[in-house]
Order: sequence, then C-alpha cells, then structure tokens
Amino acid sequence: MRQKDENKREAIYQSALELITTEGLTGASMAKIAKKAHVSPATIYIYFENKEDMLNKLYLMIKGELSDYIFRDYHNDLSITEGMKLYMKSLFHFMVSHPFHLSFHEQFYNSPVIKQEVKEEAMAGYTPLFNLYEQSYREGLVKIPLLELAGVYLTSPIMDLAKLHRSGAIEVNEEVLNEALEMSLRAIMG
Amino acid sequence: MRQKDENKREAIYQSALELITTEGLTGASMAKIAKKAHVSPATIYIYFENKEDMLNKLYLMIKGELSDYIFRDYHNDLSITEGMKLYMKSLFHFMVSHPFHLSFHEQFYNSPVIKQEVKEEAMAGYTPLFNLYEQSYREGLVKIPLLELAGVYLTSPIMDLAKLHRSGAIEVNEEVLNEALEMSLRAIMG
Amino acid sequence: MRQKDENKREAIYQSALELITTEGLTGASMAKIAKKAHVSPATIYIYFENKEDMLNKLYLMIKGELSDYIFRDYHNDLSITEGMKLYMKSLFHFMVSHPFHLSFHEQFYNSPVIKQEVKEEAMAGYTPLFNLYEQSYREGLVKIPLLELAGVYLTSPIMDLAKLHRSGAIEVNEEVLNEALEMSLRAIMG
Amino acid sequence: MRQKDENKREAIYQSALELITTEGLTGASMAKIAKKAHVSPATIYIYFENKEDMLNKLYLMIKGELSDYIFRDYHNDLSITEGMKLYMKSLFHFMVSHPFHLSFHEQFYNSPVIKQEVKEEAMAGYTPLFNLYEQSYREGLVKIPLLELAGVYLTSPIMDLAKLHRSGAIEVNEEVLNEALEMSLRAIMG
DNA sequence: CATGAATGAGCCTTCATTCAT
DNA sequence: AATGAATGAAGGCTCATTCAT
Repeated sequence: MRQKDENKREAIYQSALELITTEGLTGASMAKIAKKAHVSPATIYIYFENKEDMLNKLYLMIKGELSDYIFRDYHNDLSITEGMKLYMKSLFHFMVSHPFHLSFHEQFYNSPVIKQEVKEEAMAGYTPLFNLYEQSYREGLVKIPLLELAGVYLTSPIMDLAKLHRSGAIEVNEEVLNEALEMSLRAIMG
Repeated sequence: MRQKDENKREAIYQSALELITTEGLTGASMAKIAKKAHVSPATIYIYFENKEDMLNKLYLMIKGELSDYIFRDYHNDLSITEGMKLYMKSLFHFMVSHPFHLSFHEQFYNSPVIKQEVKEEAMAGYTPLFNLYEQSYREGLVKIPLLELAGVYLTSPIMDLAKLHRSGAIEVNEEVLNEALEMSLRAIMG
Repeated sequence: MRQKDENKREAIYQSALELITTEGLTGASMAKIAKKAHVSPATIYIYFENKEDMLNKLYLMIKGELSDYIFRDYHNDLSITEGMKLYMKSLFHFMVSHPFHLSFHEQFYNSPVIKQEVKEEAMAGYTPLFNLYEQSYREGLVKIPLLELAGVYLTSPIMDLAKLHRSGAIEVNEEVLNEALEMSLRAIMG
Repeated sequence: MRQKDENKREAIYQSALELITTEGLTGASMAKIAKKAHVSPATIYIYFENKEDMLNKLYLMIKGELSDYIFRDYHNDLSITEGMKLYMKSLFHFMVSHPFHLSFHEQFYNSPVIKQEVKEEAMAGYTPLFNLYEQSYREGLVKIPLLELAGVYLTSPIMDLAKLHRSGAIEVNEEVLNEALEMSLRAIMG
C-alpha cells in the first residue's frame, strides 16, 4: 500500500491558498484547486474530509507558519519591550513577504467557515508571549492589565499597516514601521 | 404603472445583510435573499444589475449609515482630542449596536467583491475629520504626520474590540473602552 | 379611448424581425424586442396574445409583403414562361434586397413555432400563379403534372441561390440568375 | 477510474436530436435533454463544453452519417449521370428514413448556432462528387460550369421533396422521385 | 492510493407573462 | 391604451461530493 504523499497534500494547500487569494472563496472550487494541484478532485478527499475541513487545516497550517516565523528569534531572556517589538516586526515582515498568507488571513480571520476551536488551537503557539506579558504586568513594566486589550494594540495596527503597504496606499518602510512600534508601545506602556 | 417600492429595496438590503452575516458570502444566494425578503428572485434584478452591484450598493449604504452615526454629534468647534474620542466612541457603539453591520464590514472590508472606487466613495464622508487632523498636526497638537498611520490607530483597535466584545471573549464596558481611547490618544499624541 | 397605434405595432414587428435575424430566436426575448421598439413589454401584449401569436402574425406579414412584391408586375396576360420567370426573379430580388426577411424565412419556414394553418393561409396569395400553371398543363405547355413538384423547382433553388449570394459564397449576378431561370424552366417544361 | 461511457454520449446525441425536432431549439433545454437521456445535466458537460459545442458536434455527426450513407454505394467507375442520381436518391432515402435528421438539418442548416468552420468541415465528405462533376464539365458532359449552381439543383429540390413527403402534402413515391431526378438532370445537363 | 466519470442540488440570471396604476 | 414593476418558472451551467475502476 502506498503512503499518503506529502507533496500532494502540500500542492493542494498551495493551490487552495493561491486560488482563494486571487479569486476569493467563491472562485476557489474544489475542481479548480484540484486542477491547479495536478490532482483529481477525488484525491483531495483522501487527504481531507471535505472542503470545510481542508480550509480549517489550511488555516491552521498558515497560522503555524506564522508563529514559527515569529518565534524563530524568540528566546526567554527577552525583555518585554524586546518581546513586543520582535512580535510586531516579525508579524509585519511575515505578512509583507507572504502576500498569499496575508490575503488568506484577512478573508478567514472573521469567516464563519473557520471553527472556533480551530482558532483557539491556533492561539496556542503564542503562550510564551502571553506569559511574558503577564509576568511583566505583575512587575509593573506595562500599564494595561487586560491581555487581550494589549494584544489588540500589538496586532491590529500592524496587520492593517501590512495591508496598506500591500495595496500601495502608503509605503510602510522601516521608518514608518518603527514609528508604529513606538506608538503601540506608548499605548501599552504608558 | 406601478411605482418602485422602496420597502422592497430595503427588505432586500436587510435580508442580504442578515444572510451574509449568518451564513457568509457563500451561503447568501440570491434565492435565499429573495425568499427572506418575501420577493421573487427576479425582483432583485429590478433594483440591482447583478449580485456584485447589489453588494457594492449595500456596502455603500452601510458605510453611509456609519458615517451618519459618527457625525451625528460632530461639530466644527471640537478640539482634536474631542474629535478623535467622538470618532472612536461612535464607531464602537455603532458596531456594538449594529452587529450585522459589524459582520458585514469585516467580511467585505478586504473583499475583492467591493470595487476600489466604491471604497473610495465611502471614504468621502470622513473629510471633516481628516481636515481637523491635518490642521492639528500643523499646530503641533498631534505627533504623527502620516494621516493614514494615525487613522489606523484610531480605527483598527476599536473595530477589533467591538469584535471581541461581540464574541464574548472580553466584556468591553465603558471603562475598558475609555482605556482604549486613552491608549490610542497616547499613541498618536505622544 | 385611444386607438391602437399602428406605428407601435409596426415598431414591434420591425424590432422582432431584426433581433431574430441578428441574434436568433433564442436571443429575441420579449424584453429585448420591447426595448428596441421603445415600448413596454406589457404593450406587446396589447397587440398580440402572446409570443407565439406575435411570431405567427409576423410570419404572415412577411409572407404578405413577399407576395405583394411578386405580384406587383403580374397580370393575367402573362404566358406561363413569363409568369414563372417573373415569379423567380421577383422572389430572388425581394430576398436579396430584404436580408432580414430572408433570414426570418429560413429560420421559420420549418419551425414548429409557426402553425400549419398560418402557413396555409400564407399560400393563398399565390392562387393566380397556381391557376396559370394548371391551365398551362392542360394546354400541354408544361411537362410536370404535379403542381407541388413544379413549385419546388421554381422556389427552392432560387431561395438557396439568394442565401449563397448573401453569404458571399458565390456572386449571383443577372447572368447567373438567368442561367438558373433557364435550368428551372428546362426542368419543368422539358 | 471509470471510462467515459460512449453509450452516454450517444444517448445525449439522440435525446438532443429528438427534442430539437419535436420542440424546436428553444424547447430543447439541457435539463430536458439530460432527463430524456437518463443522465444528469452535469454529465453533458463532461462530454461537451457547452450547449453550442454540443449542437455543433451533433451537426457534424449527422452530416457524417449522411455522407456515409450517400457514399455507401459510390465507386469511382460511376458515370456523372449515375453519380448524380445516386447522390439524389441516397439523399432522399436517407432523409425519409431518418426523419429526425431531416428536421435537425432544416433547423440548423441556416442557423447562426452552427459555426462556419464546422459547416465547411462537414462539406469535406463530398469531395469525390465534386471532383467527378468538374471532370465531367471539362469533358462537356454537363452544361453548367458553376459547381455551386449545379449543387443547388441537385440538393434543394430533393430536400424539399423529402419535407413535402414527410408532411404528407404529397406522396413522393419512386415514380415521383424519378421524375424529380430527371428534372434535375435536365436542368444541369441541358 | 489515486483517478476521471458521474451526479443532484444549487448557482446567478433571464424568461414570458401579469399586475396595478 | 400604455406602462414599469413584479413574478414563478426555467434557462445554462458549476458546485461539492461520491462512484467504480
């Protein structure tokens, strides 16, 4: 018996990702994904239960790639300031250098297609950062007690800047990005 | 000759809005929208050219309602601080009290379905605020020269807080909201 | 009470005729016909019972115009040879100078849309010619007893030549036409 | 993997053919054709690109069956007289014994649905006859130099006689048919 | 495991026709 | 008489999924 071919799974992921970002969810039919991946439609159902399952797993994979990227240079000796800056910088550079991931993220972050539990599972990768933040709050280094509120100011503006950069509306160079980092830090640290 | 019935147009808008937010764009078929609006599918095509046209006009209407709401209490004597606070507060309360609009906005803000020109048309409602900001920058009252960057810190966190509130992840009461307003002001005003 | 406006009926006929010939029966919807005639779809139903009725009456009108044209120069002193030549020449020139009528005729001559009784009614205009032929047969001037068989050789080749001429496949000038007339006469008169 | 089932393709052809002849092009919807062929509408699109493609291929198939039939008994030793008679007789008998083909032919011979290139491709089957005719003209055996003109007198009257026979307007028995053959030969050979 | 064939349900849109003014 | 609004049915076609090899 042959084994499941990870190249095929990967080709399906990649084809789905590209089609969704170029043609939107509506234009990404299973038939088109299959054709782009040089695979039969039926083959997709060997690797995934159905379309919803495929999209959720794709979401998880992309979120995993993102957290891998962010934690590449992370280590436990980072100060809270360094940690937050590293997070924001990595998030921005990842999104700018992975336009498909950015598009996918914006289409699915609020989509009813992605199940709640999957979103939560994707959050698990960020535990070290959460721990660092809460430790820092107890030490009085940051001003905002509510983790989620701080998280919003670390994430939302960065994502939106990446989108603005991609669309060409403004050029977010290192200078602008650094200004944004300072703004977020100001917001959170007082 | 019968007159066009504006109640019908309104019913179509409302049905589309609700279906999109509950079932996503994919699930909001013209047939379902028609049925929910107690109207024939063919009738939709009297009011709109096609589905894309309907969605764009719906987008425009919703954006209009939002800017109407935001500028309800706006007047030209507001200070920049007051102006920014009013904008953020109105944005938050509108979104929290109009859950369909919030869902619609998050599904379409980055969707390729909405045409660029329509997005730009929707921005036109905010000119007074833009002018106030740029005037304030020239007077040294705000720190960030880039209007778009300031706009990001005024908008993105508020939208995301509204989503977090709706989802139940955190309860964004007046206290939390006020804290967020201060965070944004700190970010922008230094 | 207003009277039915013959200009409107005429405009409807003309629009239907043109649409059918340019876009085929499938493309000639009542809505398109109405728009082209600068009339409401509902107005068409004042002048005609339904689409089928309209098409049948259009068929009758066109056939009438054709027989009017053919019998313009007809008179009772014509010899059988002259009569047949006049018929064929008129048929050819009418079709070549009325391309819409030609197209319409070829689409509807064998269509199940046109009712049998209507086709028969349209034949009534040709009685003088039929009488002349049968009289001539009794006098031994023509060889073929079967009127329908003679009719076929007078009509089918001429219609097909008109189509070939219109399509540009061959140029049917007076010389070629005259040769065709002789061929038909040879066939019929021996 | 399943193989394409040629019985299905054949069933689709047959159903389309019958529906078109009984209900006309307008009445022959893809859904009706599918149902008559005991096949899903989607299946038709496995065998054909779209409706237009299906009709063109059906046209080609029918024209092929016709030329196969006509050239069944054809051989290179036939005289021009024999060749023309064989052609006309075969054409007539094929049409009379294949009423669906006759109906289809008359509806599509002049239809804009059939593409020019397809019509030309269908003509290719008759080359031997064309060659024979032109050879005979050079030998002085036939009087008409224009191949298309001769072709018209060999084809149009026969087709129309088949239609008259089918409709019951006249009974075209062997005697009548033979008379027609003589008429066409007289027309062409002088 | 892998496939192309096959499918019923559903897609968006337009149809011929009628309604209400 | 004339109209634009309104409609249920149907149009061609594609969908996510399963079948049979």
